[in-house]
Amino acid sequence: MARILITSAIPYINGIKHLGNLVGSQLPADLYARYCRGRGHEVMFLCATDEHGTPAELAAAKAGQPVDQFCAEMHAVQKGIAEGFRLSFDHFGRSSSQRNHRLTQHFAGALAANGFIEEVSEKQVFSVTDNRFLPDRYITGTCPNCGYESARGDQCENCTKQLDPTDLINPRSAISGSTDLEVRETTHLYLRQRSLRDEIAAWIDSKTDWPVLTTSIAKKWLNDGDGLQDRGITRDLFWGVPVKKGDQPWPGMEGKVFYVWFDAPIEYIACAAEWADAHGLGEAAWERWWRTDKGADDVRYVQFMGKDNVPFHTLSFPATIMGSREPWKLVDYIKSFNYLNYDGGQFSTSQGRGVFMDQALSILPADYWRWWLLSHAPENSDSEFTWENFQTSVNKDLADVLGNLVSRVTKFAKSKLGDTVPAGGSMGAREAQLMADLATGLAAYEACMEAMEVRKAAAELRALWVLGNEYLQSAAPWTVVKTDPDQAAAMIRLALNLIRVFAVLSRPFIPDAAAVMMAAMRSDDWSWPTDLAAAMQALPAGHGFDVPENLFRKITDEERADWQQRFSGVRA
RNA sequence: GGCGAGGUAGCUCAGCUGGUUAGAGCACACGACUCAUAAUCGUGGGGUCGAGGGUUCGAGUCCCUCCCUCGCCA
Repeated sequence: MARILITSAIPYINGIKHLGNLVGSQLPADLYARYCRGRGHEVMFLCATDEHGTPAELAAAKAGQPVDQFCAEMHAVQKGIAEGFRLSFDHFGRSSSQRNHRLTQHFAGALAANGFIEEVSEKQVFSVTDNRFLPDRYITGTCPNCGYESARGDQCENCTKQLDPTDLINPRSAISGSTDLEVRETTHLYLRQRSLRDEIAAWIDSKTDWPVLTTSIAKKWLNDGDGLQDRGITRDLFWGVPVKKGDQPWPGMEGKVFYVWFDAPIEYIACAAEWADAHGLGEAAWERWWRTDKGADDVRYVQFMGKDNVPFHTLSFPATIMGSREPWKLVDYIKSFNYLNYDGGQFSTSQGRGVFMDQALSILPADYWRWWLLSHAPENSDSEFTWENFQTSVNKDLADVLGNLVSRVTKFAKSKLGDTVPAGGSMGAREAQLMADLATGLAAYEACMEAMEVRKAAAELRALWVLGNEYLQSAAPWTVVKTDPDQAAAMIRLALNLIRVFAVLSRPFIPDAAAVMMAAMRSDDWSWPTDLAAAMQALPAGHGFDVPENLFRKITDEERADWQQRFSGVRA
């Protein structure tokens, strides 16, 4: 039994995420967490909301709420949706927690003590009307290069030229539209990543088993141009973790907060502390997951994220941990994902294009989405969601192959052989062949899950379900029962046991349907079928069972057409 | 522009360090079965592996050039 720490990239607070976000981090992380638990490992699966930064402030202002109240409400909303998707977090924390405040300040203090923090004075645009410094992208004006009138301060979207806010002609605040801007001097802290470059590079080089998507992005940032750059880790904002050096004031940094990208990954750690607090446990309970000097030596730490998050997880956060010179757990494996596109284009939060998590659940139960998303996870390249594909996958894989298998077995058993697992008959060559095929398929499934090969794991699982149908088709108990009821009983006994085993194996992908299958077999034995022969006899003759409602319904052509229409446009 | 990923059957995708007639699921055709959600099982048709060169006894798999798509550029 191993100990496995799993984190999913933490979703930003300012809205409900779409299916592309879900499949890129939280969902595969949940799949892996559930699988590891199923195998009997000790798992700590953490996620949280990422709550700081300008977008949160602006979203709160737009909603007419104080930012802390806005974040609290949105956190509750996201938590509810996560539960709706059956994401089995051990704790769903908040980056705005006091735990994270203290830990972020602690890391900054440690980094400063080790000489990895530099104070840099720089000029930034200040909006008098808004009474705040403006991030580059919140300043708009006319592009000096192409004349585009809505160019952002960091880059012109029209001609793609990278800009400095002071380059803009007629600059104005994107927040208020005010042109009452001035350039002011301000001091910020920089994390001296350049000093840690070689250390990080050596660490990355040692990770030869990581997905190429992960290492290629990391190496690009390490080696491109002038190499890894120092990074500003503070901002002139109101909403965030106040800058402190440990628990001491930081002279000259009054009124400033840490940059969201500095405190967000630290929340992975703080979240474990929040978990301990929520369960009335002491420091040791969470430190054994995170401190290698306090028990985390044997922990395997796996992170899940979309490719856009890779630089922060391979460089910035490790730099924070390494630079602290404290024995915090570094990530062992980073599973990264490409993007899921929507019906010929991108999912778009701003344009409301595609299906959002709350909408998805309002249409169909979580299992339908979980199955499609995981079996089409964008692992090797970007992949695409289409309603036609969704419809055929759900109908074929879930309703026809698995759902119908459960239905045909239980209904036949009940009508021809009684209300309990039937007795009599014996195992023959066909049954032995089935057991051999199941053992082979199970090994393949496990190998894919261990390797976090999500798509392939889904295909292997489906192949196992198919074995059940193949067996029934060739055994044909509906024919045998007419001449040799005992032999038909043996076949059905095997098939009913197969349903329970499938419940165990399928649970990481489709937890709700798995629960229905298990309940129908009147069992609560979720132990992994390491001993397959024994597992296939877990339900003895005479054991009661129920005929469940159909596990999955089919998506009709009318529904598909309706949804296709409904989600193509702009979300209200 | 630089960098990265990718272009394989109608669709979604597998194809590791180069090696027998290029695979899976769906879709399609035919057949079997009738327990089951008009479900299941079997068989089959279908691809000049983006284009063009090259290395090799042999390349989807390595090298070069070009075309196209997508992403990133703090």
